[in-house]
Amino acid sequence: MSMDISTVLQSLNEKQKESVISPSNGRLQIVAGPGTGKTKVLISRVAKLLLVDNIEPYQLIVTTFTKKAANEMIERLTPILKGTSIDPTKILMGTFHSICYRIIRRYGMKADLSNYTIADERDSNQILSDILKNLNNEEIDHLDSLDGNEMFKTGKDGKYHGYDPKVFKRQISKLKSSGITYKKYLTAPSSNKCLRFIYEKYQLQLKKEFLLDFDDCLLECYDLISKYPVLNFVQHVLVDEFQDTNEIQLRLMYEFARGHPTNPLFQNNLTIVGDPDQSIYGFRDAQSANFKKMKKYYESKNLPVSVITLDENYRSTKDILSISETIMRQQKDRVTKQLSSQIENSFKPVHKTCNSSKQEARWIAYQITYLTSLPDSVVRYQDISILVRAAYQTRAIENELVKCRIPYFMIRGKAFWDRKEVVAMLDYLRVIGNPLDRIAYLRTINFPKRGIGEKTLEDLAKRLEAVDLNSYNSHDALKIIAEQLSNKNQKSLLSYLEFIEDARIKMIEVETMDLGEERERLLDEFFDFVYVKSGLKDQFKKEESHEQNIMEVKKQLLEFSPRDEDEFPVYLNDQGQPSQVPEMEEDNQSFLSKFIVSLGLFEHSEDKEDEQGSNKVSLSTIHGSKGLEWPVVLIPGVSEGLLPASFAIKSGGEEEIDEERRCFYVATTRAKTLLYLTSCVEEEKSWYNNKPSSVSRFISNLDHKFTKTQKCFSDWETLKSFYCIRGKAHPNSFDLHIFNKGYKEQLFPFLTGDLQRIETMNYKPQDFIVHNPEPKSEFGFGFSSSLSKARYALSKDRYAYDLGDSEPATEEIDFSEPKFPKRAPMSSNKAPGSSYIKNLYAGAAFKKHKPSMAPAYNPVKINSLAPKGKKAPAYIPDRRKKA
DNA sequence: CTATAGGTACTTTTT
DNA sequence: GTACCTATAG
Repeated sequence: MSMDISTVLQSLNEKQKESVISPSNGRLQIVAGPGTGKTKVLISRVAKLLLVDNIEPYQLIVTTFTKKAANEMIERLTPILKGTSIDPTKILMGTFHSICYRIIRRYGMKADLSNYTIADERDSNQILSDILKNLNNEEIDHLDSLDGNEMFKTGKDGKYHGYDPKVFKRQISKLKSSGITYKKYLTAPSSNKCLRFIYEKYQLQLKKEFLLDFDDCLLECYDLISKYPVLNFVQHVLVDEFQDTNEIQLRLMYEFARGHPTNPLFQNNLTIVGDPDQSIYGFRDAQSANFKKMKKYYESKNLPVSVITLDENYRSTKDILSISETIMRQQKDRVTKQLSSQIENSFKPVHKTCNSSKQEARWIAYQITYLTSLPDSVVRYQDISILVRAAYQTRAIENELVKCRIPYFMIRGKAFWDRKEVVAMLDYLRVIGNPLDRIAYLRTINFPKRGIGEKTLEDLAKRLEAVDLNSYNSHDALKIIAEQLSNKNQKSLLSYLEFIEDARIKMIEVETMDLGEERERLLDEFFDFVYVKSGLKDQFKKEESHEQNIMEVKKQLLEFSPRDEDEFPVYLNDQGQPSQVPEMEEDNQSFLSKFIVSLGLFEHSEDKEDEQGSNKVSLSTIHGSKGLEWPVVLIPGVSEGLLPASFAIKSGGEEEIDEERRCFYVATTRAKTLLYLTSCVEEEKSWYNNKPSSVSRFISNLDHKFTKTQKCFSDWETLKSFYCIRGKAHPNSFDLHIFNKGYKEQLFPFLTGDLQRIETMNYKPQDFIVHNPEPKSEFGFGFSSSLSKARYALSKDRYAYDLGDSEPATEEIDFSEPKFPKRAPMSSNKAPGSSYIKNLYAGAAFKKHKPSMAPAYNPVKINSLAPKGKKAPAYIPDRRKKA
């Protein structure tokens, strides 16, 4: 029995309803502020197009900002479409990048793009670096003589002859985002000659390697579909997060929506959804001006565009909304929009000023522990999120969460795919899956070390470079080249190549099998074969976390099932029938290559344990939190230099500051009920400079809108209203006063591992370790979840716990630097203690396989118990992006 | 020619 | 507190 469309409409307010039922033949802009039911409207609209307008799913294109959003949409459409024969997975849905790549795979031969794969960030950075490195003297002189080369100079000579590959990358990306190909740029009169020179070189090199970078996916696809009507079956296009589209995406959207030439009813039918106030991807060349541009574009063709603004907020309380709106109203020329909260009860947001990021972290951990200790799990870990402006801020936070044994996970912590062991394994899979992949060959030939040195590798690279990949693949070429090497090198290289061939044979075996257990077993076997025979296992087995990460890659590979591109819709001929001669590419890409590409487009499955329901605190950059919401949101670093970021202040531009403001707005509007902000005001000491800082300009005049402590826990009545808003009956025999007192005096110091403090209070650690899982506590109820977790952790190995940086709890809790003896100072980076953070990253953030425990436990143990003189782990990569 | 130890410089957000 | 570069030992 399918859900009737009227059932869907029933749950919508007037504006939402109007958006959903707006005719399919037309152009609609929905301006949806935070919490106004944007996703719901989008999904209902898709349902309406399918059910009422009888548009076939494959005739719809829906672009989302992330893969996750696409998945969510299918998930929510499925029950609505149940009982009908409509299959929502047939919708052309995904990010612009993935949709474009699919089109290129299917119709690539039309633009001579067969066999192309994606160059990930590392590939394109390497190509650009190599170009600069390999410039000959003549070329260097040429570049140095050009006007406008200053912006690309680093100021120092060096490998890249004084030029910065990153700046070139950024500028090239900028050109591509506005739809300017290198050919166009070559002839553009105002172009920067220096950029022009490198842009061309870069593009030719990509072509030589059969690679498309991220921007090329869009650019080439645009080129393809504007020349050939391969999408003329499309009847309606929906674009989510429209404020984050750039110029090329806007033009792609026009092309997507062009429709069939002989049926005007199916032309230029569009629904876009977005919110200019939440435009935070300007650095990626997103332009919220696209709202106006789109209007102008169609109205100039006499095609009206209607606009509906949703302004009833169902997410946040009045106070949170009021703060957010106040922040946004500071922005000049903001298109005013008045959001109104639909929620009655409200608590003032908290603002705390701290002296260091460590204190901020400590304060945050305290708040979390307090909230999750309230009776009846009125706040669970999964209800809480910590949002930061810059990814590196999570370090201090993670450190503290780990100490307090608060389970957490990183949203879109893509760092996993950047780790050395993971990347190495993927490079092997690339080589095996694609004999053309010169870059991956060169990266794996001497990793792990096979005695082929830098000079030899360089030589190999040069010789390979000279090979035309159209006639020889890299593998055969290397075989020939090997003959000319010295005896030792030749032996190494040939045995490496032999290994690749063996692996390839195993892979072919897997690919020819039908799906099933046997295939999975073979694939598993194949993976282990590659891991062992490549020598990677010897390299990584020493470190447990490395091995675990490799196993995670294996898990992802085993779970991976490629999209069946044979089902990609066939375009229509002039009679409106499916084209009889489908000039489509055969799907000849290997299983492994498909897997690698899917990772490049961020289409890998999210870890189930990290999904909702796993009861962990979310830790995310503000950018990563877009579209999500939590009952409790904590935002550290609301200081000058962080929010707004220092680079935005330095730039002096108003638009830069405005983007920071919108960023802050996005962050605060993620909160449903409780919002906590902290600022750092003293010198932020770092290992390379001191940043003086003050409260962010965005809130410096808003003291009256904040409180210093969370007032809803100060008296029984407000606490009751908190329980009410959380949809929980308030607990009966619960003494808030004793709880607060007891919490301050005992629970928190205990949880933070302050054993000394507990002992001075006449408790011994053992007193807390009880065999009865839910003992009666003197506070009238069990501190169930957090206390028993801590207990469990402690009972396992209590002396492994790091006593170093904990602090005394007093009546007035002091979050300043610890007064207890600190860990011995670390004189060299070989001291066992210095790997603390390393272990934290290797262990805590990604140790998904030790679920029941707060993540830090292992790492801490490793440190304290590691035998003296044992080396710190050889390499645990930074979670930061590579240059 | 290769591997390693010891120096120096650097942290914005991401498909 | 990591990535990248350079000097020196193998």
